[in-house]
Amino acid sequence: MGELVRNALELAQADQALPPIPPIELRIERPKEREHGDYSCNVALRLASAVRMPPMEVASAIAQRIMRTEPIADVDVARPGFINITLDADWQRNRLLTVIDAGDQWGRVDLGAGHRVQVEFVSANPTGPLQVGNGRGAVLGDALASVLDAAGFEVQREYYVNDAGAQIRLFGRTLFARYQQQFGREVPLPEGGYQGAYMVDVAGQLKEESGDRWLESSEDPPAELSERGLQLMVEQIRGDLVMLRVEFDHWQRESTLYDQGDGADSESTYDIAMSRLRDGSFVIEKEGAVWFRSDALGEDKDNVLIRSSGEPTYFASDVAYHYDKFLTRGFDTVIDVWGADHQGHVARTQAAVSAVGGDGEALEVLLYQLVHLRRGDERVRMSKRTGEIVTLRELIEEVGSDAARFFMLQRSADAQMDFDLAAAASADPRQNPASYVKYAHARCASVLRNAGEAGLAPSSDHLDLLVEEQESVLIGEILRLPELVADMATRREPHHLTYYAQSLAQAFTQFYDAHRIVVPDEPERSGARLTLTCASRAALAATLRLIGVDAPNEM
RNA sequence: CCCCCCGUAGCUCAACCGGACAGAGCGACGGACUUCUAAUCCGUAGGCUGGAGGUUCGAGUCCUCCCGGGGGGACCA
Repeated sequence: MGELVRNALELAQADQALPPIPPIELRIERPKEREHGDYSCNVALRLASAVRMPPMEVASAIAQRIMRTEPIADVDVARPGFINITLDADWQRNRLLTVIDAGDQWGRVDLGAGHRVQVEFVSANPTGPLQVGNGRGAVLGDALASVLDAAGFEVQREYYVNDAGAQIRLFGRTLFARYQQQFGREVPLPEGGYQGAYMVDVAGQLKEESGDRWLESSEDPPAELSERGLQLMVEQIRGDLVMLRVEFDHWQRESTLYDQGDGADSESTYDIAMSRLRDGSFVIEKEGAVWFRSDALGEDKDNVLIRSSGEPTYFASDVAYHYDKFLTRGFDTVIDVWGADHQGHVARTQAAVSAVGGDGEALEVLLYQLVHLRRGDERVRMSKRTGEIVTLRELIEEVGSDAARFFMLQRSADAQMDFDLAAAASADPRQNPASYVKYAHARCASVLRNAGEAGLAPSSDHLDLLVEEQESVLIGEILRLPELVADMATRREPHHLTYYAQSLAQAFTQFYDAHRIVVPDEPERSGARLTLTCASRAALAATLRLIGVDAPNEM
């Protein structure tokens, strides 16, 4: 589409209808008003002052030269200077067959061209169960990955398991104490240890599995106990995420960054990354610690890599980890999905990527804001003390994974959100948009079943009978999914999916409400409308698949 | 003190990286069921887009300042 306008623009210059102008970025939009055509372009308005001509004249000079080939039925110029393009109705109707063919894969585009993208998300410390907020990151990351995949990128979903460092040692020591308590010993929890009851459960599980195996250990904590406890926590986290229909391609353990490898002189990823920083003169020693010279890369202050105790910071691990992502594993783009409370780490991590020899701009960080829970008008305080909802699992148990995903995805990442448990828990489509969309899909399926029983089937022979207002609106909605996918992938904004889903479902429901689809006396019209129903179902299924919500055939 | 995000209908939020008349859902009010699923649809009311300037053909969107809410600014993660 943009190509056509660009050609027309160049042609206009060649014809000397327009003076020579520098290249300009062309943007094609879908106008809000249907009277403005299927696509519109504002290039004439933006060019007008540069070429010193009235916008309307510029617009018509270009519009006249747009090729009236296949999909384009009409080009006209509107008021201030917009060029509006209308697609051929027959061409659009025939596209429905492509949609039906694609099924729930409808919407795929080849924007990514096999570009390798990693989306790393959740990555919560395995020292406790996932919280509600982690759910937002999970849904956001997963939907973004799905969108990128649909847009033709080669996507990997990764969870980074922080299984090294002080927090994990504390986890092990807490677990050891709980374990000993299982045998009736009076052992206090370590200072600042994990208070949660889940630690008691894990300890109980260890006792069941291995008996008193570590009871007399002189290690604190026993390495095996710690490791096994960690495995159990990771399994629990994985289970919570499966409930939310989020599955990862790869679980990357932090500790492997420190593995030396087999060869005598082989180095760990961490060692290599640190040498890279040293070689590039990005480190400085002061106050007994080793610092990353962020100021050399435009940051306002330096950051500690290795504490005076000799222990690497979390940031040092992150440097090694991102070295691994870019330089070892060779991703073209890495998208980290972080909570807004990590916002301060973005610039330094990007600087570190550049410092170890990668491209800092290829690391994108998607920050999402906090989630507040609400039940109707009442605010739900997420605290253990009040016994209210805290964990992701509790949330899913109350509202179900479909509503959880749909609601979490409804807001753009950089807006804080209120999650209304009452609305999400309702199966009533009037309260719950997720149900409304699912219901539309179920209704498509139901209509198609009834048609079969009435001896009617979808047919493409008389698609030209699809002339009603509701029919062309619906066709337009169905056909715009691929562009939406491309747009969401480019902007890293999967939340548009939920709005599209609702307007698509609404367009189908309005069509269904206004016209009978199955009319035995009119097999030709029925055939055409059933084709439209089939395509609607495919588009709904494709959208729900991207959101990660079930598309039921009956409700 | 500095940095980041947000402020849009009574409520929760959209608005395609400057476009055409700022849109949905819920809530409120009023209509439509001899049904292919009324779990739906239609209509009405509701807005100085926090405030003040600026940039330009054109601003919810960009710039400056102010107000308000949230999050950061550690040899914590």
